[in-house]
Amino acid sequence: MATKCAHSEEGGLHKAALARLEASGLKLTPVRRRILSFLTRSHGPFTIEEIHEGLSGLDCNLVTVYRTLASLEEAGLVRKYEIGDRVARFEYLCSEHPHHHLICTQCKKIEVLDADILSPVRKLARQRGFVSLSASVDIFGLCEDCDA
Amino acid sequence: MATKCAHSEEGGLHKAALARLEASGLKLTPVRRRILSFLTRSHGPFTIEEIHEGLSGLDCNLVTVYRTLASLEEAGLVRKYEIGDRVARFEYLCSEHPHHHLICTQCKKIEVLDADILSPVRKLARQRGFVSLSASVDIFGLCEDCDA
DNA sequence: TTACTTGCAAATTATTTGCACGGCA
DNA sequence: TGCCGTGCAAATAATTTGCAAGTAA
Repeated sequence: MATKCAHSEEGGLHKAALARLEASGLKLTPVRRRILSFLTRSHGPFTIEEIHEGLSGLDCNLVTVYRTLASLEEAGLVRKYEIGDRVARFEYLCSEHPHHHLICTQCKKIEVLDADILSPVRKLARQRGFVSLSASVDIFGLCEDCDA
Repeated sequence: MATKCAHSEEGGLHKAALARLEASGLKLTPVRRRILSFLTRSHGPFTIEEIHEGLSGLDCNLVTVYRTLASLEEAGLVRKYEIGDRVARFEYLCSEHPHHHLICTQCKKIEVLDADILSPVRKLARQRGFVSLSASVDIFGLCEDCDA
């Protein structure tokens, strides 16, 4: 289910993330290191809970995960999604990897769809005066398992 | 800010909505009548709070609005969105009116973008085994006012 | 050192649920 | 009449905040 970023090998992605973190003025703490490592290693949106559990070995308060993700989002390293169940999900932003999401409305599984169909819409948006655009295409439906 | 459905005049849209409501087995109560009237009159996603306030004159409990919207969603007359601020928004579903959303990340204003760029992605999704698809394209950015 | 981070506990906020009453079919 | 819809109060659950202690630069 986890999808790698096709354009960098994992370690490189993590190193780049740390560099971006430092460049944004945030301190390099163990928690941030581990969270970024988790997010760059396993691509795809994860809940706070999942990220927290993914920090194997590192004992870290749940609140800290919330705050860390908020900082990372503000720094532009991470993107927040809400897919309709009131639980926020976060994904590492890798500009070289345009993709969309295929969301099962029943089991909440999220698959990544490698495609970029947004260029025309971005253009329309700019014509309407919108700037600093980031966009998401989310396809909701039932996955094969849940449809059975 | 409110955008009309280009394919029906307002009264007709409301009548069609009532017919759909009845067809789904739900009773025609004053609250549901008014909520559907509000949603078909002013197109675009609204929060529960906004819908509640939009029921001018009709005294109705907030919880009832929650439950009504839940019923309407289940009946397929209404679609629920979450745009990242943990507040659900609802929009009347009019199948003849494919469109997307332009969301200002600062003031949360939502503009409607008449366009349909989803056909190719729907096809990809079906190839992956997803069925009962519904999709949304959301463009996040700063609107002209907030960018100033 | 010094401001930024973190942990813990408590507060907040949107949303949901239980139960009793009232109204549509 | 009988089930569905509604109001009211209380419960949930995710997320946020205050404050004191710890740590990276």
